[in-house]
Amino acid sequence: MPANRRPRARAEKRDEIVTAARRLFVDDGYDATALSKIAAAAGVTANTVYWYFPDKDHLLVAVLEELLADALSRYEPMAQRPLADKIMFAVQELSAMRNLVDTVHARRAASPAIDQWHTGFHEVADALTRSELPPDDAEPASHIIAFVVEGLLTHPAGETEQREIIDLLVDRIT
Amino acid sequence: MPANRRPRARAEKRDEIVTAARRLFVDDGYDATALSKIAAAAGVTANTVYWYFPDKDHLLVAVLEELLADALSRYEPMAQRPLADKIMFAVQELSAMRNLVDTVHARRAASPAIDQWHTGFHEVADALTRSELPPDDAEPASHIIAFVVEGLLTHPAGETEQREIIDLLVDRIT
DNA sequence: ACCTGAACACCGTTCAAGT
DNA sequence: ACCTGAACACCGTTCAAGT
Repeated sequence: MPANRRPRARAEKRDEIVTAARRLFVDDGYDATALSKIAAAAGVTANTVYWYFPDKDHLLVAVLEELLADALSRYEPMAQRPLADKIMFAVQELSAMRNLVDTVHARRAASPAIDQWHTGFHEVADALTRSELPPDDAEPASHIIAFVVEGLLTHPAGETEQREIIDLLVDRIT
Repeated sequence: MPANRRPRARAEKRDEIVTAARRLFVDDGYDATALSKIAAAAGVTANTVYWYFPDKDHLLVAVLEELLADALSRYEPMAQRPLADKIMFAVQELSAMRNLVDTVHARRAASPAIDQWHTGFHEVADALTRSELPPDDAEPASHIIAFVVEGLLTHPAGETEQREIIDLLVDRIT
């Protein structure tokens, strides 16, 4: 029996696991989601997950990649809007990751895979803001924007308060 | 035998546990520190800790209170310096909490005690910055400062890069 | 009041065994 | 190649028992 008889089936099963993990991670958070729950939701046993992912952290990375890709795919219409709208959009779009931001930071030291995703994420974020910033301050300014976006994700505020913060930030920083 | 024969001894034992927990939490992080390690460092068994604290989260709160009190006690000489110096000082002083910032955010949903400490912390931080800010923007501006401080704690940068970010922030926001 | 040994329920992960 | 049942080492927490 050949090794790769149904490569399609493997990808599909993997997707089912990622989809289940995504829903549970986003809704309940990483720590509160036991691998056995994810496995049950995907119709397998807990240890089967290890045939598709080396560990729970790599499964989180797969989920983060999906979430980020989804957010970016919806970003295009924003390309022409002012920076404040882009940041507002980013905060709303990334709010699905809200429960996971702290987990990513917390597990960075323990998991090279998560550390790597985190670095890549900030590179993408940096690239998106930097082009809109005065070249002289682009470096520190882009960091400030990233910190505020993360802060707004971690400390959910009302819509108007959020706008106030972003408007002030963009007004002063650009 | 009276119930409170040696109230002093109880406080001392409690302190030993907090001191051990503080060192381990700061050095290794909350998740990586098993209660049994703390207990061993304090010369007791793991379950004995539960006679002094209702759970691991409350022990973390006790540690956070110590760290914050220490930082504030060193803050006085800063009172007359410019805002940028104060923020720089805050980041350096709170860097002992670096490993715990994400834990506090992550466990806020699960632990009312941690949530409460977190709220109090931001009230203190807000009060310290707000007086230095133009009253019109004080609310959003103080949030931006808090977000940048947290961002610098979570994403350690070089000393000069850090200064660049803080200087730009203070220059623009005040 | 204070502390312990033993147990409980749960976790991520490993492994030998099946197909 | 893919999946499982059973086990492992570990965790926070509880509890009956000692002093």
